[in-house]
Amino acid sequence: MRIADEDITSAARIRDAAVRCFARAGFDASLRTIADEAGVSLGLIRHHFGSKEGLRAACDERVLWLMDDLGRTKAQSPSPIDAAFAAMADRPELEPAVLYLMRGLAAGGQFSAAVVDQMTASLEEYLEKGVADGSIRPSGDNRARARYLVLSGVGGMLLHFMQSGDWSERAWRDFSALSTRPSLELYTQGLLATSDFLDAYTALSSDGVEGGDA
Amino acid sequence: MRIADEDITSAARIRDAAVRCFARAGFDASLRTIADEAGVSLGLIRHHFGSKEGLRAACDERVLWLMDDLGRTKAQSPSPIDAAFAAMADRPELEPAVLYLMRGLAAGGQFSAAVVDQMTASLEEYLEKGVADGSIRPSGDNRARARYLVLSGVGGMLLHFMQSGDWSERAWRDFSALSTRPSLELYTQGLLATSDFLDAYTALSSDGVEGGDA
DNA sequence: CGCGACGCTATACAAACGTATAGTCTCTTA
DNA sequence: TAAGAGACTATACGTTTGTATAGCGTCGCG
Repeated sequence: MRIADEDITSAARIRDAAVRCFARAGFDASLRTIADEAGVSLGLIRHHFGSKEGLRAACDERVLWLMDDLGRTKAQSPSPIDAAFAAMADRPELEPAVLYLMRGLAAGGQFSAAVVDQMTASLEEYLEKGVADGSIRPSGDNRARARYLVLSGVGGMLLHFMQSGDWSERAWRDFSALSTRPSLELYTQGLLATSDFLDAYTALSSDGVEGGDA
Repeated sequence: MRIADEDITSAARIRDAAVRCFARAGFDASLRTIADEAGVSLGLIRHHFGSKEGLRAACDERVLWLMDDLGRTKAQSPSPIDAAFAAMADRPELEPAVLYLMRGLAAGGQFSAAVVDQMTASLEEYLEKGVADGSIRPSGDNRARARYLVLSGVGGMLLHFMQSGDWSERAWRDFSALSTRPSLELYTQGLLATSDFLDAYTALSSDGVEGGDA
């Protein structure tokens, strides 16, 4: 059959099948399931990837590459996750990768930290620009703010996924519908009518090294 | 030894040991580990609880009861999770229960949904009172706002736990230190300098059934 | 005393999993 | 053509898991 059956190498077929399985069932998906999905034997996975961990690493790399590519193609967004899901409308073949990304975030560890770090850096830059042109309010610590916003946004979405048990585009759509208005409200007008709490916290902090605002 | 060795029944010892083990290692903790922790045989767990699921249900009930009790004792807070962690300073014996709560939230499913629902209801009431006395800004949909805030807050904390891999009070303290200032900033002054996005979204929504604010 | 109920243990069972090994087939290369 | 490397499969190993069963000891009650 040479390289005529599927156009891509078996290792790539296995990797793509693994991404699909992990996206669908989480990282508890068995190697046998993946082997079936890829249409190969169990041993071939080991032959190419050494271990489940090795396969997982290959999947991580692949998904990060796809997301990176997607990030380069599409316009920047304050929320890369939302951008990724939105991109699925045009390119449905990306669905497993995006869902895998969510699984990876939920699983914690190095992969999750890397993704969050990257998203934080991206958002920090976005916010910085916004502050410069006056569309975003300044912050006492822009990096901490970016990290907090990423953690909250992604974490909230993950919690929604885990609760619904529905790891699909539908879950993302549901979450978007539920959270867009409240988040816009919060981002626009805040929550507290006075700055008493913030003032108290700022005063309580050791010294006034960070300037106040508004 | 009658009932002198530990003062509580074996079933309760098993349940408490299970809460500790689940809190420490997640719900993948094996029944044998729990049996060892409780100082009983594997069979006794089955004898009392029927199955792992049964044990899990007993733990759920126990933890919810403890949290309920804690909620009744301590003053109400906009963030029951923070209140629970804060209470651990006085009552360290609650630590496994609080950590179990986090594990349960992260695991999703019915337990997670129930906890989030209860927290949402609690926060909604809190916000409503705040709106009434003018300390909280009004919202077009107070219930949706409460749910969004709970999902984001809890989700963000969970993501931090999962990333650090540290399911302990320390992780909570770290997260608090990192998120208090940004959240206060966001709650006080918002993020966007203008209401353009919110206005556009409101206009885009089918009709003006929900009144504007501020 | 006799006997059943209950708390409790020890052991076994079957399934699922990741991993390891031996071997087959098919190209490539000298 | 012969040899070797690499893709690929079939099968087995050892561990861990939840679950099931058989039995032991003790207490309370008729």
